[in-house]
Amino acid sequence: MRRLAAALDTGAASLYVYFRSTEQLYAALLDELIGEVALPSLGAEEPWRDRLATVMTSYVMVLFEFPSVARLSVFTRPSGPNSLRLLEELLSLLDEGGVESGAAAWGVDLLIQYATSTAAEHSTRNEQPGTIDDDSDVSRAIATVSADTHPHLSKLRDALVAGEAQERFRWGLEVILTGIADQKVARVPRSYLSLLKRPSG
Amino acid sequence: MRRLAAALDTGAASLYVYFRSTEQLYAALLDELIGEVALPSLGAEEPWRDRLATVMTSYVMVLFEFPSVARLSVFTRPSGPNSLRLLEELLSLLDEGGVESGAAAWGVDLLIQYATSTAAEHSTRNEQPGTIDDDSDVSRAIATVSADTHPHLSKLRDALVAGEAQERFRWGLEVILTGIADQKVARVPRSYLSLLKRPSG
DNA sequence: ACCTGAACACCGTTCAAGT
DNA sequence: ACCTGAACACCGTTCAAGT
Repeated sequence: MRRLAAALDTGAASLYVYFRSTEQLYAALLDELIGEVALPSLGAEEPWRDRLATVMTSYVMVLFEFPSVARLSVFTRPSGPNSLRLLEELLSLLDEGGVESGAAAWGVDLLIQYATSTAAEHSTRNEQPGTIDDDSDVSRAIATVSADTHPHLSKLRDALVAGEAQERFRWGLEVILTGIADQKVARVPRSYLSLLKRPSG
Repeated sequence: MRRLAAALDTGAASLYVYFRSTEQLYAALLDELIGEVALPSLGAEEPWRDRLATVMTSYVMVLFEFPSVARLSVFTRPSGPNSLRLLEELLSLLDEGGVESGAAAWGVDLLIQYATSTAAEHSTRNEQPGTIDDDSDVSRAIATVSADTHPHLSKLRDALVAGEAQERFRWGLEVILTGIADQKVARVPRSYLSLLKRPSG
């Protein structure tokens, strides 16, 4: 807030004339950034899945450029005009892919959550200087695990940390799209719902 | 930091004897919380998917109790003993479900990311008093959208905001499990990977 | 060796006072 | 009416000084 104000040659208090809080300022920034996301569906030659992947990838890349916005995007659902345009685009692509409308409605939410949390997670890794390198921490922990106590973890030692971030993002995207396209998951058996009831207190 | 120190009847500086930074303290707290997650696989009567759902649901619920830890869990991959036990458990359940080992290795990461970002997102909604109510913001934005400019969004108006948080979480879990179990997505066509290359600068 | 009071360098937000 | 300097109430972290 203070740094931004300084960059604009004014005091921090002046920003409160235009935004009620830091959170709202970031929400506005986020929507502005989403305006930069590539929406390639007009020149529609590639299959819908590829175009959807392009949109999602572009979203993550745009957030990468502004780590502080990326970090807050996990907590703030944007509702500005550019965000609505992105939602419309994703729904249109899922529709083109023959995804049932109920699954598409809940699916876009899942897709946005996936892109957003991916961007947030990686934003910390790169930019924050004092940050612990989680990756190497986790790798080390997995490497030293015993086959007796953790047989699966030990067996999949290498597979767990294999692949580039990009490749894994794309893989997760395929997982989600495959799941969304699957009709069976559109309904959840009633009996499972009770599992998620929050305990009082 | 200062509040925690006060609660322990000491100065904030004393905490730095045990933890190098706030982030490390939270990482330790997170692993401790993960120790509270229910791992029901020993009494194995229910199908593996249901038991996996129980573990995931328990994870989210445990994080709900400590919103500040939940908020940081998106950025910190825990590598403590309890986290490794949770990973082992999830891998064991996926194995029991016949999921190919490569898919399971990447799948657990996706599952943790899903649980974590869900907990983080909802943690802000409930606890932070000054926070904007995103849900109603988004609902209002969607409600006022024009059918001309946003046909899909307009058509799916109700479906987009339908359902309880619990139901949607469970649905997303089914989506991910279905996708992971699907063999086709285990390999990503090489050509798509170039899409995710980060631009220099 | 282990702990900590006090200081340092920051935050976001408010509000009375200025133009 | 619109803007802002200064103050308020916080942070995390460091380090010299204490036991």
